[in-house]
Amino acid sequence: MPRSSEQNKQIREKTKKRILETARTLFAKNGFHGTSISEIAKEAGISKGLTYNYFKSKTEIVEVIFDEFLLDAHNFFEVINNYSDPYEKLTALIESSFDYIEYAEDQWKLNFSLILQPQVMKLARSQMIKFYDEMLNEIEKVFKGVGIKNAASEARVFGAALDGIGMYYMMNKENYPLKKIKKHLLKKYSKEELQKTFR
Amino acid sequence: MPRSSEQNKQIREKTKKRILETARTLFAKNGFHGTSISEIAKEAGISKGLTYNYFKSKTEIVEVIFDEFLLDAHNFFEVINNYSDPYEKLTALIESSFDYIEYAEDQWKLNFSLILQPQVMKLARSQMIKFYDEMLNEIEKVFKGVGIKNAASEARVFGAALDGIGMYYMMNKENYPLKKIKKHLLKKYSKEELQKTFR
Amino acid sequence: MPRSSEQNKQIREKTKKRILETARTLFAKNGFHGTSISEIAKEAGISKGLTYNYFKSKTEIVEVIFDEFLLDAHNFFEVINNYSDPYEKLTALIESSFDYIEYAEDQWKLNFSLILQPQVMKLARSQMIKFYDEMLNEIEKVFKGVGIKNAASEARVFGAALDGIGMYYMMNKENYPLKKIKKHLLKKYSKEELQKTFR
Amino acid sequence: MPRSSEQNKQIREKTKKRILETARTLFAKNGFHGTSISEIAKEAGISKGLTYNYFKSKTEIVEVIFDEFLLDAHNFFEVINNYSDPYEKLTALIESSFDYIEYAEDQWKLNFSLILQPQVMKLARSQMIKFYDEMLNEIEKVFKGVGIKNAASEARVFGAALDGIGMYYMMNKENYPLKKIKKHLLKKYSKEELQKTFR
DNA sequence: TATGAATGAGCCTTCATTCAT
DNA sequence: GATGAATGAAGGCTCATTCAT
Repeated sequence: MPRSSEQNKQIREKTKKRILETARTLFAKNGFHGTSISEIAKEAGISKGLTYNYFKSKTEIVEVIFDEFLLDAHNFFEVINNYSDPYEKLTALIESSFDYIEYAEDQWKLNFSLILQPQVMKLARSQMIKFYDEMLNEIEKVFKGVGIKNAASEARVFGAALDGIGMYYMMNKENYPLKKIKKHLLKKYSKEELQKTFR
Repeated sequence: MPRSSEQNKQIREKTKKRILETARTLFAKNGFHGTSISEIAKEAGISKGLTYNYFKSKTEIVEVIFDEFLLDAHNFFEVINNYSDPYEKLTALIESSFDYIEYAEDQWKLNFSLILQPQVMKLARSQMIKFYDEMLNEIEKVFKGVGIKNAASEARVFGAALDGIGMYYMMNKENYPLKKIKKHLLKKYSKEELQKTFR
Repeated sequence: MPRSSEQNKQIREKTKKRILETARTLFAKNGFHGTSISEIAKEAGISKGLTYNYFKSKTEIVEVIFDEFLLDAHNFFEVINNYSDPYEKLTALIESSFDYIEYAEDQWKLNFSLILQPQVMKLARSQMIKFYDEMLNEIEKVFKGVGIKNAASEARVFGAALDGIGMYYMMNKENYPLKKIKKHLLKKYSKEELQKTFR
Repeated sequence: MPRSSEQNKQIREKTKKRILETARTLFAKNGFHGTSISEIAKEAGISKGLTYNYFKSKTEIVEVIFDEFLLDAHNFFEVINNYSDPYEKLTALIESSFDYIEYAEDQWKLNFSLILQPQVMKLARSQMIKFYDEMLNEIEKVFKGVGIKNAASEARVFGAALDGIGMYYMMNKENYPLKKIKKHLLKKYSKEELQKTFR
């Protein structure tokens, strides 16, 4: 008697998830071209062939991973928009950003690899651009809301800083004072400080 | 008549340089693993075999390229130190940074690839860390010199912003307002503005 | 309530038949090596695994298909032998041959593939040789019966022509004048014509 | 010092030829899908990788082989057209055909495999059709020239017979009376016999 | 110095077959 | 009887590297 379709679904979901997680980590670490399907399969504890029961190509794996990121990104905006107070929005934004650097490190690295090598996944670039545009718009609105001048340029510099921080952190995780910087920014962009500056 | 040893030396240097330049461009574009020696050789107009007359492996090529960058970086510090006035230093620093993004785009991309994938070149990481440490120290000193508070953290955020800007620029060169941002930062960190803020 | 063994038997036979028909078509179209078990199973509307419940290997499938052909071939001889008049036999033979080309195209193609690539199914070759020997003997007898000289060689040429026609037809089904050729041969080898020539 | 370009050319030609010959034999024996590049390389005494220095894909190999056949076919027509006497033409045609079966057995088998599986090489089919059309036209003209009635249909049957003979021969080379059949046909279609029949 | 033929390891992918359910 | 997840060998192809010249 065959497995019930429910059983199969569970097996598939579990295995698929394991492949995706392993792949994300390895792609992040060694890049797309630097990661082999053998490696992914071995690390995920399955046979090489099985990978192709779940994804029709190595490229599809990276695409699915990226799609998952886009979902995440979408959620991020929803979270931010839960706040109506611009000061709270700003705080949430900074917190999310630092959290993402720390807790979704692999995805973060992978995203930047994809930015640097758009050949790997053509669509990633345009979707990434779209994501950053929305992000910067959001920041700009918030900046305007809290009275920061030159909000457009400042938002760009601010966004760049957040990602630059991610980069520095990736370079030297053990020693980078991520918490300290986070605290610094949270204070600098707190209601209290901002009102002091722009009163 | 055989070539004089002087001629040979010149030929060697010219060929070596061409290989390095080609490799840098291709590594930047397609990544280390995404670039083949054949491609480099063909693009450089030489035979595959000859490449191994100049470099003992593909890895060595990237190492030499990185070494050249380090030399460049060294020069950068010298340039900055030509100025004694911290305001001038700061301006020079911003200008250099934006210039580098624009005019050494390939090297810039390659560097970030190496940061994201330290496996490709083990040594790069530590040297990169060292470079950034010096850089951030320099900025910190300058920041202190111009009276910025929390100079250590601010320097880190500032440095991160400069690199983040580079990243955004790479992602969307056609549309990124690099000049505008540059102008914005030059103004924001100009003597006039800084003295206004910190008077 | 479990199925009765009679029901099971019927299911088995139906499924087996569907597998064989699907396989024959696909083998004919894409060759033995060019056809996968997955493809056969999918096309037959069953699971991959079930195929192995009916046949112990891909090779066995082609063997069973070929065995069925041999049965068919045996029937062919019986049909021919229903006629006692050699002229009628000859007509029946030509008609059968053309019918087979047209209505058992897949089997026809498969047979010729097996002739060209005996490695796929070792036994096919000897059985095919046997079949053709009997066929040519039959033709030879008929030719003798209608007074054709050099019956042995003529039979071989005639048999070859019939198969050659099949080949040409397969090459260019839309344009090949199969009906016209059939008519031509039926006339050429009709009692009337043969008696005219050999009177 | 590098090899002279003449030396390289010779090496390339020799190796390429060896690959093509090996491939033709193996394709003929086991079919396109049943032959691996490894096998070809091993049989040709070279490494797998080197094959790709000469052909960019397995498909290209079969295409080049087929192109060589087309050249041969072209030559065939030239040879036939050297004769002006239709009787001589007919004799030459029969002789060439039997020679080809015997001495270009591999190519013969490969051609028929390609006819049976047009998927392998799309172009083969149309070119083969063209070749056979020309061939049958040629035969038809000759048949008309020697006074055979229903020349169009007879030419088709005759051509089919020649290929059918090839098929039979391939099936059972040791026992097939190729020479005898050849002699039979040469006599049957000799000037003497034809004039006897159609006088 | 320079070439490009040659190698062999390794990559992505397919597929016949097995097996737990 | 039936399913489809899983395996492992093999296939097509690429590529860093070597070597004869």
